[in-house]
Amino acid sequence: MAKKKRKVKTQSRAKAGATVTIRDVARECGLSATAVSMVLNQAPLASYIPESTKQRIIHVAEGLGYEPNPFARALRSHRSHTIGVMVPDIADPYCAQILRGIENSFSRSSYLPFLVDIQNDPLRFKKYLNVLLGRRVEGLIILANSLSFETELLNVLESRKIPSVILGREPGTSALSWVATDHDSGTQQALEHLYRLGHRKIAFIRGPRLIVDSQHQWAGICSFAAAAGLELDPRLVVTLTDPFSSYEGGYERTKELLAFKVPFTALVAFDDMTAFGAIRALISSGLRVPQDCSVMGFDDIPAAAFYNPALTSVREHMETLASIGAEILIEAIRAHRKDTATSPVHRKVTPELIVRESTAPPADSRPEL
Amino acid sequence: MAKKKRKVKTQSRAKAGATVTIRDVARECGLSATAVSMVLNQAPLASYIPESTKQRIIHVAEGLGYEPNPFARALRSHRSHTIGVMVPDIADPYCAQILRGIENSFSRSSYLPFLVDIQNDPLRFKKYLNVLLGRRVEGLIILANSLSFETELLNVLESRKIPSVILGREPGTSALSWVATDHDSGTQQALEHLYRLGHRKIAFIRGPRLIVDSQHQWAGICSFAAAAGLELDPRLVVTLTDPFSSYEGGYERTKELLAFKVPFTALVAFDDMTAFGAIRALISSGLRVPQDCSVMGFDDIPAAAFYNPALTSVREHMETLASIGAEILIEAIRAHRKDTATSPVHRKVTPELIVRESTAPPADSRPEL
DNA sequence: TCCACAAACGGAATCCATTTCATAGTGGGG
DNA sequence: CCCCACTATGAAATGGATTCCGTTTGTGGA
Repeated sequence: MAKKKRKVKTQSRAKAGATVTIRDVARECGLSATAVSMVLNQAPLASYIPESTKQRIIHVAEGLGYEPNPFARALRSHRSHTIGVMVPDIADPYCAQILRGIENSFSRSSYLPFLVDIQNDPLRFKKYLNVLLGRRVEGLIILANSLSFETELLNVLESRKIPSVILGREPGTSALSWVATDHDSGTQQALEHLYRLGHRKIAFIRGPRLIVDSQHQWAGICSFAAAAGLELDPRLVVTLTDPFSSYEGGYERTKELLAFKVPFTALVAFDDMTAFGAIRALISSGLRVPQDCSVMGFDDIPAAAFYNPALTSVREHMETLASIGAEILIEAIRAHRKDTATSPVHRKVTPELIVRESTAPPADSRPEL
Repeated sequence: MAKKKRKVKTQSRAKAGATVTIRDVARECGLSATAVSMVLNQAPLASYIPESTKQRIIHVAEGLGYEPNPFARALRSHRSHTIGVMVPDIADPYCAQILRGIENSFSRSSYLPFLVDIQNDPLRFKKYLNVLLGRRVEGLIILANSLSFETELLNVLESRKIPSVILGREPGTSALSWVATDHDSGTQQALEHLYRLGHRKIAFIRGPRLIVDSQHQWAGICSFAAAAGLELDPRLVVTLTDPFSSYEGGYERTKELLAFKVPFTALVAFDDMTAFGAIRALISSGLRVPQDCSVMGFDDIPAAAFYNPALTSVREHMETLASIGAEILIEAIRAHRKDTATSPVHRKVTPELIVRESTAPPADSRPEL
């Protein structure tokens, strides 16, 4: 009789073409939903269920094309299997690489990220933070760049106790976890490269003051200069103002530098876009890169490799950054679920110098050996 | 008495610090969960509820910080308020712009997209399609480029009857909706620009044969040439082979063109990256762009604007593409929920010629007026 | 006075998987 | 022979909102 009933139900299901539930699987197996659930989720109790039964369940589930309803699951288990990823600007190549890293890290686990593009707008940040929390994400990865959401961000995240990681920047005072590039090291490598090529008169385009990075970078420059006995001519140091137009900024500042008539054989730009602008200015003034002036960028955005000339730059290992961040987040989520108190984790990733064509020994000197 | 009870319950809730449910709101209002649900969702039946009551409910809900549990909601209503977006390569600037368009379109509606990066890998496509369907997305936006997931894609999507839109490319035989750039028009505009500048000897780097676009482009070129009486010298036409290294390809092909010694005053590249490669080859052969040879790209990727020289290109309006796609999808989802049969929608968006510095009249002629 | 009908709500089923608690059988040690 | 520790499973509660059917109350018309 049980058999007959099962048959009937199965048929009616099939005819409806409707979704197959865990109960359908259970019925087809002649077992309870409990057993099916436990086996399919490899719950601890499933160890008591004989292998043959397990196989049968799995087989039937596949046969019926059973796909657990994520909402029912989330509702009961309080796990959304979802995380939130916030990026300041999706069009920024800087972001794109990180996203790839995140994707790859989470594709193995069962999490799927909700990606939101803040578009460098603090209002959107606030709005989407609420959207993501409303969607019950289990954790948050926040990609930082120039923006200063600092205080607000810190408060909301900390008070709500959402596991989260900041990527790319150290958020000042915060008690949150973060992973960032070790800009000091990058700067050191860059300067050392130019120094070894024989450059002594080096111009600098500093980043906008608002951006924390640019301060780190400058500190790194100063400390290397002091250690190596390199003299920094203040007339060869200019500063970007607008954080959102580094290409134009690089062009303008370089024109200014040239107008000063203080000679220099190399130029260190705040980032690759600035370097592109600088190269453009140099060339339009009749100078050749790198023969007359070497140019050095930072970030190694994809365009750097195929620029004309190909740009020497310092590569931040975004994907590494991202995977470390992902790991930290997963761990934080785990701890959070077990109600374990955890202290924030901080990591720095060392960048790598990529030498291309925009740097060469200065025309009037031989490189040291 | 009812009053007392309410008070007690409220307190106990508050102490628990737990999530506040619709029943808490109902209790606090002295109403049923039904009423609260209807008002908060602006359900049709809510029209029978007096304005004052509605306001009270809304007020109480806000006061308690009530946030509906999306899983309970989705479970009952069979609506996930979620869509899936698949992009072939998130690092591709082409994609980034579309994403922004999608974001903006959906930020007003209550949908939140799951974004997945296919990384140009058919296996990932299949995998993530299943992941997204497993997450019960209500619709799918698929950004196409070179890949040929054609058959498989078509089958799965059609058979499962998931509302979906293909963006960027017309998927051959399919009965699915799509929105694409009108490449014919773009090609026409580009050629007309060069023709009007006075160019008659024009070289072409065609795209890889596999890519559908490149065929459209070539067809557009031929038809314009025929109409304008422009002669196409077959010795000035080369073809890319590898679809994944257009920069290198552009460089190589251009070197070949130069080696033929057949003179030309302008070069039309398949896309911007190819154009970058071509420019590099021209310059390294001692030619100046645009004085000795004009170069024309397609796509107007962001780098085109700050390349050296800034590249004349044809801009596809990605954001427009995306918002049209989003609209179509939302409509399709609505129809799907009401079980209305709908026929696929197809749209073409006209691109725009962006004249920059890489094109100029040929040295030996005057432009027509 | 009674009824029909609209307005204003409420009860309970439902969605589906997870989880807690319970039960029944079985083999082994004391 | 009894009790315990497993083994193998099931029933029912749970999670939180939605939705299908009502039920109650008030009002105007016959």
